[in-house]
Amino acid sequence: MSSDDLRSTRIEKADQLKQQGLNPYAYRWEVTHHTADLQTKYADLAAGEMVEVEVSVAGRIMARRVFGKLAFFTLQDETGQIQLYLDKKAIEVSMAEDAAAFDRLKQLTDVGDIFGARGVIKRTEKGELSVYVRDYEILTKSLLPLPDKWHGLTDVEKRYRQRYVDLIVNPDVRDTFRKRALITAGIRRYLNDRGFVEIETPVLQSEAGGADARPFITHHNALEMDLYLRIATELHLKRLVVGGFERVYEMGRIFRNEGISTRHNPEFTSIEIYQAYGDYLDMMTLVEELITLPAQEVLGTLQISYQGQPVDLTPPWRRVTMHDAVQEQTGLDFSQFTELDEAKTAAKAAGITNIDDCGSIGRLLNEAFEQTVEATLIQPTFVTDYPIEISPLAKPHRSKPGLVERFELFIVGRETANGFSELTDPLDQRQRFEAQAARKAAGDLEAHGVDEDFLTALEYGLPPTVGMGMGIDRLVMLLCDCASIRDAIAFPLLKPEGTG
RNA sequence: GGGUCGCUAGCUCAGCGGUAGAGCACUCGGCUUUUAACCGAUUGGUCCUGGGUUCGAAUCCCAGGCGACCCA
Repeated sequence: MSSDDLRSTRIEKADQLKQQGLNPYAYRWEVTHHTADLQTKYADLAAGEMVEVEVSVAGRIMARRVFGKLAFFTLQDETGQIQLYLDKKAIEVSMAEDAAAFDRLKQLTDVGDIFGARGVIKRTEKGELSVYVRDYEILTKSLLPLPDKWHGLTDVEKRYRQRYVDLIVNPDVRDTFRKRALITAGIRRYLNDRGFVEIETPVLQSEAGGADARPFITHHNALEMDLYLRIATELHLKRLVVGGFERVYEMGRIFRNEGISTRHNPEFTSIEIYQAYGDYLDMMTLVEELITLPAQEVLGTLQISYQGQPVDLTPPWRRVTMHDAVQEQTGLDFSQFTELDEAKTAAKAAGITNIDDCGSIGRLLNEAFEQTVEATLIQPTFVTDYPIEISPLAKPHRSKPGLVERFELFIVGRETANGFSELTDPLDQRQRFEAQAARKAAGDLEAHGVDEDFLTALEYGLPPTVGMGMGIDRLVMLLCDCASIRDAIAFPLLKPEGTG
């Protein structure tokens, strides 16, 4: 049967329900139990035993096995599944005023319908825990067939485009988003318990800043001006610290106008945290707890596996400077170099490529780091003390010239968090912004202009502060073993079908 | 941005130059212990789109769309 025929057959069934005086789109159903709770509570019930306790369940019919005078439905709710035992005699006794009650089950229900059932608990002779149904209602008539009950839905494109179908038939997907909610709730609880305040900052901004990324542009009609969607929450959260909030954070959506890949979605969720009177060493410890507490809570262990790779999240995590990490992999000690040409020659000899665009020893060091070190950092590792050129908002290192007090956390070879002692010197910050603006003027689409209001805020005085940003989607990927960021986002961005 | 692969029934897939196929789902009939229920019968197609080659294209060629993976 074609898709249209399948659909019209079901519309016809909905009409027949109406003719029987029933509403195929009901208003409510009193649910007393969820399937997982019943499965747990009656786990020890022996085959053939019945418990005279009335339960009422509701969910989607996932399978039907219909005989002449007996039917078994598999009912799925948010927590799991349970079998419905639908016996003609029992239903005819308890729904005596409704002569069509059993025939309706055979003729007018389909896999996919939302169904409410009341009855008692019985474990069948064959050992399947069931609700022995006394009365029922078809709550929502489904018009479209679900995917093959055995093979399910595997077409990845369809899974993302029609996530609701994916969620119905793939329990792992539901599990990921449930875990995601627990992880974000755990992070918020951890921070709230320690005096951090969550404050929401603007998504629409007249100048996008706080990161190197191209922004989305939108338009405000009444003001007749273009606005940018934020690429970071950093500059506004630091304004709040200037204003007197000593511990502040925001978990929210960020938008970056870049390509789509297994690790990039144009909109994603970040958390940024700012703590006054602390430095980057304090923040590394906080990050360890911020990740391991929810991980332990949600997964029950810190020994996890990502795409087959074992990862041990037990703190404390290794801390290594960028210089030392690069030296370990390449043998090159970048702190010895004083001339760029000398460093380039040595880097080239060590097999580093793409070095022509590196206009300073610091950028070259970063290039060498990305090429030789990043992929090797499988176990959680804080890389510290970054070149000042690639860290325009970070405070100069208190003892190492040319570096800043910054860390990045790497797990399974991926940058997972980024934090630094915040630059609090307004005049230094102005110079860094102006260097950015010069790059922007030279055509760098990821560079940004001078945020005068932010500089004004700094001139009123930002206390010594440490800040940190982390991608929530990537953390969920790690903890839920998702190969693609699309598996950690309920509705990832896809091109519309049939464009062009 | 480059490369490789994929797109055929509602779902999962086969077919790779000669009448468009299977399993499941659906429809009809039978069945009171099934759980991929079973037995029998039937039904179901823009073969991603558009060109081209050919007597003939789902199949070969070109262009495009969407997606997956890898690389940058």
